[in-house]
Amino acid sequence: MVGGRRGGTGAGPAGGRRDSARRRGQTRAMSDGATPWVLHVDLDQFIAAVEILRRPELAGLPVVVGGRGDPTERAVVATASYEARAFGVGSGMPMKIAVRKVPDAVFLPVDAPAYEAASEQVMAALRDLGAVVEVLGWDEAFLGAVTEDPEALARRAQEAVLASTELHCTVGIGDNKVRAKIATGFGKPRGIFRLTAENWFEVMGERPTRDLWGVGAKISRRLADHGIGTVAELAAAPREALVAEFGPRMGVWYGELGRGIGPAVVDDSPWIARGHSRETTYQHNLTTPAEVTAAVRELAEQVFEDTAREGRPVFRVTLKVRYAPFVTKAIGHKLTAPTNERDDVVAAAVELAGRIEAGREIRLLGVRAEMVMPEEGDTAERTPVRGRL
DNA sequence: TCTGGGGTCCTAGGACCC
DNA sequence: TCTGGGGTCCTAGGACCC
Repeated sequence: MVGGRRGGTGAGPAGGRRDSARRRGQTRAMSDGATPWVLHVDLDQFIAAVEILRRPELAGLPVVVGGRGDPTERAVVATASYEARAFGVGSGMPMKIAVRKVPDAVFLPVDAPAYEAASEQVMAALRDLGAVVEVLGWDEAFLGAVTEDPEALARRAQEAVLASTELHCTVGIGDNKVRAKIATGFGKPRGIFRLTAENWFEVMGERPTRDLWGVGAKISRRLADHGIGTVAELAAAPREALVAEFGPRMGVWYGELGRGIGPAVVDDSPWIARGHSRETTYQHNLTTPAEVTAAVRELAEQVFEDTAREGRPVFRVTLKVRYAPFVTKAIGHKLTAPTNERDDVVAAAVELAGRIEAGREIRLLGVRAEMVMPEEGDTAERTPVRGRL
């Protein structure tokens, strides 16, 4: 319902698309001395802001959006307003915890269509600026532009978004995507911040590796086990040590991240989904095989609808099972042949369900279908906006 | 303190082939 | 009866992001 990201720019070295033939955009050679810049535009408390726009009486109140709006249910916070954040509520936090922290908050259900509509307006306003726009999600985009005054462009972006949607945003300016994205955090809210090779170590050097885009809790812990706690220490770490610990791609990538190095090409080509999935966390755990089969069948039918809309055949089906309390397993297989048939997709999922451990409490089921990628040269026009927080 | 839903990419290890 | 080296494909699982 909520979420989804496009591209892997933040989570891997591939930068989302390895399909270099699709890369275009801000690659023109410049002769007049102007420099190519990457701007990262990030809406401030986007979901909460959209809700407050249509209910002005909520302005200034702690607002928490998540799940079906019932803080007693199994769900997490999608976005909290700044007033709620002051009490320690943040994205990803269980709603049950949020309500304990701010019992008086206004709890609202997630309304994805409303955020999608607002997002489209935001992106349209950004495209009107004339820069290359790469959409990252509902509330985020990279802008690529050659200019002598990136701050002026950033201000124009903020003004355009505000004029079109009444929403405020922060802009990070960088000499690549990694630095632009991280810069945004220093500009919040409503500000502008520039992060380049020049001030990278001054700004980031002493900060924990966790502050890097693409380093999460697990990786930062593994780095710490090697005596690498800060960004500067990561930058100085021997490449071989990182490769030995994280593999040839991720190891190299983390080293570059420490130095603030990353892709700088902003790409506005249409997004092509690799697959679709549906998952549900059950308010009461499933126990019997009949319940499980029925649930898998329902999810598989929804996933089939999603892939059928894309028009490309499914070649792999994967089941995700979360056993209580919180252990996740994946079960999957490649189909004997790619298929466009609902019955094939559903049957594959139901067959996989037979491999779920019997007699265990199941709190979540997910079905994912991966689709055959289009041939080179296909023009699969589709909205590049994927759901996300 | 209890942990959603939608995505992407990478790695380890087994199976299989030459 | 003990067992190579290299390659590819596949599944399972991990990590990250919004």
